Amino acid sequence: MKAIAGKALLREQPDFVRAAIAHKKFTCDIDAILALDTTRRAKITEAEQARSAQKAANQDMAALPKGTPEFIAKVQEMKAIAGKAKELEVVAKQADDDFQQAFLSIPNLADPSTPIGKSEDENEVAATWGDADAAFPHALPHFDIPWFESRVDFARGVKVTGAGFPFYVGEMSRMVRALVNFFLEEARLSGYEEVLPPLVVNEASATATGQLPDKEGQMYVDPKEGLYLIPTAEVPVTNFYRDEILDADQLPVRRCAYSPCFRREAGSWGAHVRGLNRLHQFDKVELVKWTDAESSMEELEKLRGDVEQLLQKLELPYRVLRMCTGDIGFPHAKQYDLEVFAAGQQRWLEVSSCSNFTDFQARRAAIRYRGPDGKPVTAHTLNGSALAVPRVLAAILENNLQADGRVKVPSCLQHWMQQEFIGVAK
RNA sequence: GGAGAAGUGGCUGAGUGGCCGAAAGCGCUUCUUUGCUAAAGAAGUGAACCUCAAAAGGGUUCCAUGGGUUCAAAUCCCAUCUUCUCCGCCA
Repeated sequence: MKAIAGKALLREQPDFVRAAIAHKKFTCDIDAILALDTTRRAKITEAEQARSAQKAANQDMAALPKGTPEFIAKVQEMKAIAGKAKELEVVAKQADDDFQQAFLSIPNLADPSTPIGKSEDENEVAATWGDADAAFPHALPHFDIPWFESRVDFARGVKVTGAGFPFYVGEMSRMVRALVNFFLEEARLSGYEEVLPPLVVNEASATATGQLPDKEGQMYVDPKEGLYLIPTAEVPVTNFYRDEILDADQLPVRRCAYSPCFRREAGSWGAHVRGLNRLHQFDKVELVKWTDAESSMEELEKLRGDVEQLLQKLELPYRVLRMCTGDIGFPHAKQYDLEVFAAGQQRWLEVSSCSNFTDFQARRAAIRYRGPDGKPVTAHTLNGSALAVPRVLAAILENNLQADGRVKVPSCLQHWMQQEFIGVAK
């Protein structure tokens, strides 16, 4: 079923595409796009024939001695031919642009292994780890811990920048750094090569990974330079190989990257997003993979396993959701969300999303590899958070709160923290 | 930020209006030959799109990007981007 993709799939199996899209939460008019494709092809053929005729006439032209009567007569004739060809080319270009733009509005199709469903209520729990029902006798919502605001200073963040840009102070700043180090080191040991990406990207990059044209409202923009603050390291890291053809034997490529992430999250502020639950700027380590067209689903499972390892070492109870067709994103074919249990808030907090985009991003980004016959084949891209710092930190604070009011530092972070507890004893 | 120079295929590098998708060399692939990984010879070797049931074949486009001049542009003009040199500034 996956043998054909992109334009060919649309042309040859429009009903299949239509049905597949109906399961996702996006709509697009397949018939209109097919009509644009038909027009586009007809116009291109017309224009190419005109140009071909012009080139043939041009050959004769080139053979004539300049300035002769024949030459001058020929110039007049050629003017008409060239004008006609140019006109047809303008039409063809327009038809092609119209189609390409419409084509970008088609979401990626869900993989058959993605459960069909309309909303988040139909996501499946693929796995759970740890005991969320265990007694956490001392747990509090992290924002209610008495010393919390002295170590994550929201008020000063508001003064200096605005809501959602806290200062992490002292040992909390070190906790962030410890988590980032832990995540990066684990990723390295799992075979991901570390990169430190640019934190701003251009329009082409944001388009390739799917942030544009849809979600520009979610990014901070510098309109003067046409640059965007990255909402995730996925954007610069995936674009690393944009417009390139890779060797098949270098796949899969696995990369990890730490970066701050900037999200405007316009309109989504309120009572449910207190404390570290949702911020405009946060730290995250991202895993990105480029694979061939055959092994991406297998690599997604490995990716998910790599992320699960982190939560297990942190000893945080979590669950893995297999997101249903109605809840996965526009560019996604398959997606797992990993949620940790925050015992103080008695809530599951999403700390990672592991996704297979199949060839969706790679097609936009023109990331390819040489197939067995030497021809370029569109690659597959995947990514997953490993992990988003603030919510992991929130869960650690809540779940590890001790009777004396301090928080126990997970043993896997000891190496970087060099202390067993943080916070102030009662 | 100011002043200059330059951007050609995987790389080096010819090409200043039509015979140039583009010489040559390198690299790569296949074949031939010599008793080893080396050398020599032969052929081949970019991408996108259109056409075609598919393959073959045919066609169009692409010489940083976008416009323009012209019957005709890698070649002329304009803008932008990038790189290099010098100056300024700065971690």
